[in-house]
Amino acid sequence: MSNSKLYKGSLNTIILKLLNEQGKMYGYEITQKVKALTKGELNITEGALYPALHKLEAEGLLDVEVAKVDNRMRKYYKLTESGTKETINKLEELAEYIKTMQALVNPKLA
Amino acid sequence: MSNSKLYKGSLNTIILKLLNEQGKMYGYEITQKVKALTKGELNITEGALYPALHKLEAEGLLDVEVAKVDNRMRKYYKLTESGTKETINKLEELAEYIKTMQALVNPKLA
DNA sequence: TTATTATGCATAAGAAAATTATGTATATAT
DNA sequence: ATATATACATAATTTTCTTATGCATAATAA
Repeated sequence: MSNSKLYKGSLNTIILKLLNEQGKMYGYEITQKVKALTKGELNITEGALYPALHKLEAEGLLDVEVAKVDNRMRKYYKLTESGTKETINKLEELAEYIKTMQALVNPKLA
Repeated sequence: MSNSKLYKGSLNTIILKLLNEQGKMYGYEITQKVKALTKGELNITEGALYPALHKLEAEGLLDVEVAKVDNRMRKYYKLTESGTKETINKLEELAEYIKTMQALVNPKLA
């Protein structure tokens, strides 16, 4: 994912936010989108992504729709209603995390 | 540590930065300092902290000094030279992480 | 034309980092 | 006397990730 361990725990937030923004996406598309948006800094591995998608689906945050394009399978994911709510939560948590870490790391500005 | 999973992977950064700032600290003191600086938002658990301190020491990033105050043991930790270098790295990684996540979450501002 | 790269899914074994639950011990406040 | 605060430690378990596979089709390069 990255040499930095800080990304641990961020994958669900990234997935949910992208789906919230893009409407629906399939797994491989998510990896490419993340690579592009971060200019190569962040590479989501398949071993992390697919289990995460399955878990979010099992939790009822995502819906799946299978499609066949150019004779290849794609599984499109989109947010459920509770997935949309959870996206809001995750983004708030991210903002809070950043604020808290800045308070720890740069106490004069906090 | 927090209801948010985002803090996973941030503990070493927090420890190193506090020691860099405070000179030397003991474990319990670190938990209290973090609680105070984050206004209760972040509570470092002992099960996470002590193994982390031992690992940083084993890696040569921290030096230990045992003291007895009021008949109670304290283990003061301070940065070694390579610990100071690693602190710089960790802080750069944190800045990079925040930048990258903002690019993902708020692409218009990135 | 054959090998590699890209696209697209999936899972299993192992490592890393945390949580949760204990355990020991002293000091202080109720 | 009991609970809370101070101060350390570790073990079992869980979560999340990496690394290594595996299958399959399409496109490109040698």
